[in-house]
Amino acid sequence: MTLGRSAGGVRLQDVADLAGVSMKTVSNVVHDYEHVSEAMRDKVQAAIDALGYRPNLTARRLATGKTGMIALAIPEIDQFYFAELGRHIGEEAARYGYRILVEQTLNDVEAERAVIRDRDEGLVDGVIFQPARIDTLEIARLRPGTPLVLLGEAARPVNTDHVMIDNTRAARDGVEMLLGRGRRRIAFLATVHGDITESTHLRLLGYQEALLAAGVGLDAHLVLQSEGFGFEDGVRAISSAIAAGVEFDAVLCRDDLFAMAALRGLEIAGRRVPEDVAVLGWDDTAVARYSTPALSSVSPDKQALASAAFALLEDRMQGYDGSGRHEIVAHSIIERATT
Amino acid sequence: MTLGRSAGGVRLQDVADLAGVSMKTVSNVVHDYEHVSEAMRDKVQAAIDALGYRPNLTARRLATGKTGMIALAIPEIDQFYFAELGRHIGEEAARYGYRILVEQTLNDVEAERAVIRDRDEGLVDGVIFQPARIDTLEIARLRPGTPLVLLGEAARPVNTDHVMIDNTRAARDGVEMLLGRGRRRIAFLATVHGDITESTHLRLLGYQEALLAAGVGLDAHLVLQSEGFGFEDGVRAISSAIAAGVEFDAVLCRDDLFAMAALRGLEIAGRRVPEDVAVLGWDDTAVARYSTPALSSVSPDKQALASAAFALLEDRMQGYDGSGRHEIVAHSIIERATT
DNA sequence: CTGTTAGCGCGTTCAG
DNA sequence: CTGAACGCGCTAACAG
Repeated sequence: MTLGRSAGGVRLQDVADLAGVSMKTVSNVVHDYEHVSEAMRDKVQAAIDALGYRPNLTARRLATGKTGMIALAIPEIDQFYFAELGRHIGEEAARYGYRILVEQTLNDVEAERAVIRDRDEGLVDGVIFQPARIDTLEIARLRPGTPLVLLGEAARPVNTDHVMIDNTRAARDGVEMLLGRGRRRIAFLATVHGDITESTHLRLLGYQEALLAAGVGLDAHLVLQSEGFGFEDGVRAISSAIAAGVEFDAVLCRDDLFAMAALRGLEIAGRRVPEDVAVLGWDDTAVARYSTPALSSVSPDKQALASAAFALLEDRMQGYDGSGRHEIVAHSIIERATT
Repeated sequence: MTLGRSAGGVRLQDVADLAGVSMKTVSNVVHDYEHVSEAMRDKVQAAIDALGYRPNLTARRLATGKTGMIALAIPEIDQFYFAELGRHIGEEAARYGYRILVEQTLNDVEAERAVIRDRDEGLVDGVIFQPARIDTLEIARLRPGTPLVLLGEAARPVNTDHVMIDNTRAARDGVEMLLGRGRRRIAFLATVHGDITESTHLRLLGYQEALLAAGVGLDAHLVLQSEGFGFEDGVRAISSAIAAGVEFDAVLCRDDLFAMAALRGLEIAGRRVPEDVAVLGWDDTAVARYSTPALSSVSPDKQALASAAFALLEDRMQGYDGSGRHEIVAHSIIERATT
């Protein structure tokens, strides 16, 4: 078995032999080095074509120390938000000439630690990581290795770059929109049992700020509680609130999935959307457009998020080694049929 | 700049020096080689921990010829079906100890050709590829390099492995279910202008077979036409059929997206689902569960698909070099609220 | 049970 | 403008 040979099994040396030149010369034409005579270039190119030579990327990597790959570490690729983020990051990567290695952490602490560990194995040139379980402090404590950019809420300022939207502000904007439409009893769906991330809290905070600023009192009953992150959990949360007699005329949801759950729960309870209850989702994923009625949603600028993350990462890969930067990307409220 | 050194910058040799042993011994403990004395193992492990040694995977690759990565080439990671497939493939990969490199072809011919080309660069040990644009014949013509498994419909038997569901049979099953529920005027949403893949045709074929077998005549007007693959295209297709006075009491959709579009179009037209019209989606993606009413859908066993693909690939990576194998995975009809 | 050594394929000095 | 030689870090024969 010819270990280490790429599929073609053709090496630089083979091309050099056929063309009757040295490896360096072949390398020169492969890399479009300027100072190569026309005749030489043609001869070498002919040999390359004849043999179907493809440079072995692994060898090139070992020699250059650059892998041309960046890791995207996210909880689950099949969650709408992450899938869309993945798409944008992938496109951005293609633009910069990088490939994307997707690591699904599946909300597992060990898998998240492994992501950090991978940085030290020279597997990738950089990593874009949205942590869900491990503390940002733990990340900061680890030996600084390959460039890293964090996505989502950094619990506290850390010594690594990260990009996010202003969750509190976005929640406030969402609630203000709802208030502007005349809604007064706005529920929040939902705080999730065992949620250790910061984002729900930040959103809840913005929700409360907007209500207070508008002189609408807070009602603890309007902050719904969910046992988990799943669709069914969301449905149960809103259904039991309704069953318990909680009255509301709007629901701000922590993500589009819960918004879909709200739609379902309201349908079951015979409430009309948006006549009786307005529903505002979060993330503005594709499902918001496809749902009937089409879902209004708080929309983080995912494209901007992806390009900001990549720009930060690229900067570090180019050698920047300063302290952690903190980037906030824009959001907007997309109104569709549910508000 | 210390090119090629992994982030830690500590090499096998460094560990060996510190522990006062040879590289081979260090290598042995790194690989959990059995015949190493306890004392030696502890001493080496201590050195590894002290230095924070991490093996450089690129170097290992060059030496072994195995990259430990497989490429998943799909059109768009943010399409529900592919995102879910990605998740399963990723889990399967983790089980086998491989990492997944995601290549989005974005339905671009050149990007698809590049996927095939990458095989020859030793970038990955194998590729799982769902082509959307290039002909399977073109794939077959290319030099056989790294193991390849195709997903989806292979237009004709080719000399590479592939796994798919029986589209025709699944469509027949779907229509039979609808017939069993008393529906007689079943529409198909939709044939798409410019679609070069085989799958819609196969599904349409099954649809027709079931209708004929049941003695229900075919009506060309019931085969709807769409200008494109998008949600809006689907809505337009069904809306114009309704506007044109086409009568139907059920719709078999080519994917869940079109099923969502059908729900929207029917809502606009004031038709009730499922009372007036039953809707059957395809792919059974998450959106089917989240939609209200919850969508019935033809459900390919994605888990089985992923594991079959991986098994085939693994087999080839282990050296199998026979002719192309053709695997069919199960499907089922999941009934929810729209039928 | 442990040490030595020759590659893996390419990039890149440094001479010519 | 071209060629020879060494190194990237690790693996796996082959000795010992």
